Amino acid sequence: MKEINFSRIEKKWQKKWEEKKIFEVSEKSKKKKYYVLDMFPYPSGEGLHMGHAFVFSLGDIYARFKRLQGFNVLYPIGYDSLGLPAENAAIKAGEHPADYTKKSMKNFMKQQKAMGWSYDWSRVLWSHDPEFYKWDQWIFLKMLEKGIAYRKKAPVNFCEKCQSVLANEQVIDGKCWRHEDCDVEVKHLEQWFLRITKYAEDLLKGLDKIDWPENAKKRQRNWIGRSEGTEIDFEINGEKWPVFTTRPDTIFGVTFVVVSAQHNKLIDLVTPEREKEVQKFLKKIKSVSEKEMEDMEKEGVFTGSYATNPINGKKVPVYAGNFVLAEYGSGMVMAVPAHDQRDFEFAKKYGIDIDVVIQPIGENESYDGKSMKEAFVGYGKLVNSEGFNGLKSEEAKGHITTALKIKKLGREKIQYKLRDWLISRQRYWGTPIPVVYCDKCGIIPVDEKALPVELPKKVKFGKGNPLETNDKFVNVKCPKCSGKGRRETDTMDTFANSSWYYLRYTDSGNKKKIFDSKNANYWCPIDQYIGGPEHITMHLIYVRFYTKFLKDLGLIRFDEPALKYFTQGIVHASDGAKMSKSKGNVVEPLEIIEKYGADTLRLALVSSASPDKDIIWDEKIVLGSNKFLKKVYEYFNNLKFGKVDAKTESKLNKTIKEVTENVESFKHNLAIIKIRALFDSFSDEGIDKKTAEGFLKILHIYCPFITEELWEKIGGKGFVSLSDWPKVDEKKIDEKFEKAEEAVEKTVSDIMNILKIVKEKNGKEAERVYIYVIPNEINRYDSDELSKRVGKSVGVFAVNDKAKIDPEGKSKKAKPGKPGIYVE
RNA sequence: GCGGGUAUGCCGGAGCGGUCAAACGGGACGGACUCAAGAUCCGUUAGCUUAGUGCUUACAAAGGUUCGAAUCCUUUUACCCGCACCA
Repeated sequence: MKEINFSRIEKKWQKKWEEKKIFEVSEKSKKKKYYVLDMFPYPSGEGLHMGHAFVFSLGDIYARFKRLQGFNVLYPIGYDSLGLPAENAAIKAGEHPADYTKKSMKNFMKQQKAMGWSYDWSRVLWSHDPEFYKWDQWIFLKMLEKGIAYRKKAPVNFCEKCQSVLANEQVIDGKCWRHEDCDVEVKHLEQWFLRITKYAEDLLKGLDKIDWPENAKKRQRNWIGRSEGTEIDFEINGEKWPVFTTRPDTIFGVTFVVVSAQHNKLIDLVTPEREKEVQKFLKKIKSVSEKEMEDMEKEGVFTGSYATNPINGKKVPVYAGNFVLAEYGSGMVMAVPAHDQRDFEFAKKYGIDIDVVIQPIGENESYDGKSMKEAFVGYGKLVNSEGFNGLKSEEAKGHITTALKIKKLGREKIQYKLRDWLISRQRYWGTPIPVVYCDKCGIIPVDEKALPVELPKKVKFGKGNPLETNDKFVNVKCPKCSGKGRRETDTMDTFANSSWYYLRYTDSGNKKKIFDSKNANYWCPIDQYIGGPEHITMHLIYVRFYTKFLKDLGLIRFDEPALKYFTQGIVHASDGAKMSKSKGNVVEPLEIIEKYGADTLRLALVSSASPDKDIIWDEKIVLGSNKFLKKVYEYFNNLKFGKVDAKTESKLNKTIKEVTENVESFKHNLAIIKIRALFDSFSDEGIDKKTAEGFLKILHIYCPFITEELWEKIGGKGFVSLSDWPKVDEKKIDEKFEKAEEAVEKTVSDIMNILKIVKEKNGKEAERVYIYVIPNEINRYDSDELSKRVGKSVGVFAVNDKAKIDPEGKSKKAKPGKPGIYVE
């Protein structure tokens, strides 16, 4: 077989598509819209990796599919070019992030075109463009106005390597999400936050109306972490201190109260005589990282104060403890050692009373605080709880809450695990936060008209935030009083950009507005979003939050960004580990393209397994795809149109039907098997034009280059890229052809079996084969084909053929669908 | 600790109550073609048995539901992933 010059074909069609701008779309189309989106990539200097090749191919396949189905498909691309990774990479390369990013993007574009992805390049955007991040700043100002953005001092996660604070979502196992070897430290700093918690309930409820994988929804629900409980006021030194509990039924068992060691009002609780002890304890805690904290034993120190239990007036000691989160609930808990394992351990350690107030129902055993080995955390019957004795836990919760409500010392409360989003980063390569600090006026937002606050190019990289090294940037007039002001030098978390970029695509050139609502409402929400599992609790929470906020602003009509979401698997290296440069196991898409062609790579990536599963890269997976495409090319290249035959028509229609369903549900592995089977059934005598076109169309979504080339070759009109998805003609699907085919297969295997047995018996091979077929099935069996399959000369006779050769009368064994066989 | 997932033949991987010794690809083996190699084509690839048949053992392990299980349920084991002192 002649080598096929894939590279020539690819370049040719890349150029044609680009020249004719065939993937550019407009809102004016009469077709129904469809918005397909892959998450926009961070343009790393290393170019595309296999994971990119995989996800974006999935997006492109789907976009092409919908386009052929007659939708007005928006399939845009952009670059998440702002952010820490770019800054760090640039510093390492000794370049300015702006230059570095520009180069990286160029490289990315080249490779993306090489992959054949059908983007509307006219809408391309990059987040380091001031015309883009201007709107980041604009949204921020709106959030400030609405009280969604705010500043507070809080214990925050700090990564030494990033030299910056991190969001809660960016801390993984106590480590920085970018630096697996860097423990995150807890620091107390004043920072900017976005009040995502205000949308906690909406974020939870919205999940019910979107078509996302159940797993993704569960993880988000888990992350939002709604729990219903009671907020109870404990009085300490004449002041009310609320605590949150999901177990108000255990309130009579409270023997102490613990306030978080990170609580900002902790000092108010400490009595003078305990101050030294408490300070010692705090110092000890401070020196441990968050990671170590997790493995640490529960520890605490008595503050010297006592809290009054509102239900019975009992006074209990107040401790400061390392196991209470300052950021959850009120940063303080009521401790019931008999019925909570952490409280139990703490009480044991410090010799605090353990009062049992719940006894299990239906068990002989009853608990006693002194002899307990661990806390009884289950539900049961109340004891030692005054008027509530005998109630079941479930009932008692309500009754006790009501009793507290009457005293105005308690109330029902819904608590979420979700924290407000910390967006300040002490780094250069991000969207500047548009505020100015003025000694007189305080925190003053930059005027909308003065946006964007541009990142100055001249900064010095080194220790600390590079932005502070540019005096012109830092020292500005106060927008309010025109006095001396100091500009905020923190920049925004990179996830701010990705939280609304999908909207900008709908009107990317707009210089006056963030986007035209008409355009956004036309294209959005995204019909099919595609991305990795790692984004479920970061980007996908944030983008939903921004969408809800922008809806509240009245800019858009919908409150969920993506109706459908597909999570693709991760591409692992051949050693099973993640592909990474340091491990030296990276395979670059470009290498494979050069060797086998882009179509081969695209086909291979989605046919090796179901795309929602992780795949282990192995060059072998490319081999089969490559062979197949060569055969296809060869076949069509030499194709002379033949006649339509009912069998092929049936097969074609059936294949189209099945492939359509498979593509719709991202089961490309199965779709491709069917496409291959269809091809295998094509006769050497050629196929008719309609069949040829149908085949090329369905293959096209996977292999756009070669199919364009062959489309042209067989005289197709225009581009296949802009043709139409073949319609299924159910009437043409006839199962009898399948049955006939199966019968032939069975006959072949029967013959092979007999040949084998005969060889074993006689010690030598038979030379000829005769089969005897029921007369009306005679057309199913072709002598030449059978001979080829079996590797022997096969004679085909009808059972009633007088001239048949049948020395052993085997023709009598023939049945419908099962010919008699004789070998000699 | 909580939550999610996965376990299939030499390998990757379909299958999700009967039509399953199990799609498809890769590998291996045998054959055709060739002077030869490659490519291509055909076949074989659990075991025994048999002129195209039948049987046995099989889908991590053990139980169960069912007329019937790779497929459903329970328990166990192993691996992967997410969350994690959330009161």
